[in-house]
Amino acid sequence: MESRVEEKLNEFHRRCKSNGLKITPQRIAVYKALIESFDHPTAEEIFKQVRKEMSTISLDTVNRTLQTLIRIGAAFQVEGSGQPRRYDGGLEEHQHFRCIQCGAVIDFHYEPFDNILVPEHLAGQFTILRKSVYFEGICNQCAGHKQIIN
Amino acid sequence: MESRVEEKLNEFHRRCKSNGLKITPQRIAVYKALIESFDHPTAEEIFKQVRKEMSTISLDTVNRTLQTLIRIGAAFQVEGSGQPRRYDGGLEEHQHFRCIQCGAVIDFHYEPFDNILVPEHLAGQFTILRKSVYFEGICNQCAGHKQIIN
DNA sequence: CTCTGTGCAAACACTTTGCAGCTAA
DNA sequence: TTAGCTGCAAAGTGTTTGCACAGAG
Repeated sequence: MESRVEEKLNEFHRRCKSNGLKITPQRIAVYKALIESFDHPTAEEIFKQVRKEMSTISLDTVNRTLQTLIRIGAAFQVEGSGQPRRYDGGLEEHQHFRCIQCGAVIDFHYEPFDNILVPEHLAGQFTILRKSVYFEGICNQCAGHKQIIN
Repeated sequence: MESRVEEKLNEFHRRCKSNGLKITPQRIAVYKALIESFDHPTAEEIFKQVRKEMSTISLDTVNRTLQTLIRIGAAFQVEGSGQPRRYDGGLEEHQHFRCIQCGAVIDFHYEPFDNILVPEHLAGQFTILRKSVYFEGICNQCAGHKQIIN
């Protein structure tokens, strides 16, 4: 339980080294705050958390560190958050693919995704208004000639 | 093909009336631009589009109109867009539920969702880096206060 | 010692708000 | 006529950038 975090921190240490990044107290603190938070914090929330222990840290550093963590694969960004709002005329049943490079959201439709079942244990906890399958990746325009099939 | 838009506009007309909203040229123009756009435009993109025909419209009106459309159910907001960025330490395989009222993102895990298949026709079009099931709704904390009626 | 990382402040992007005049009903 | 809508401008929130100093390696 406690060792889980230890383990993660060690892995993080290795990951920084292999990416040529320095291990700074700020980076460790931000990473620790992130993996210890039970929900999905904003930069502001992490900033407040870290500042309890390290009163001199700045919000910019938190923002920059989070970007760095994403770049080395130590953190992820929750789907679509932090992008300008995008709208949907609701013409047809469909799902969304978002290009993480240009930000475009492109529809696709795959019938089996139209009726996703809500797991029973969630039905009691939340009022679910919308269920969707959401893919992220690189669109062909951005990919240029490179084509990677996953 | 052309009548599809006509039909939608009529329905929109009805929907405005039944919600006690006035039918203004701006509203029609914004709605039309939205349903005619093939991807998922931002307010700015709709603004540019509408301005070609109606040079006096303001970006605020577009923003406000889009909110109105959402309120009466004539448009939707693409999952999670327009929220401050949220981060994820990537500890375990999981899916996300987002409360549209307080913005919290809460994890849940339902094994059948762990390995969603990418439909074949997409594999050629995009490089898919992330596949997820995403639910939106009202969390229990927020449910106490208000209830959204559609 | 060197060069990356940090803190600060200013700039930037997107959205929201207050207000006065305009217009659909 | 009049409540609701629009355009404008200013303010608010979240993120990014430029720079000089500090600290990890």
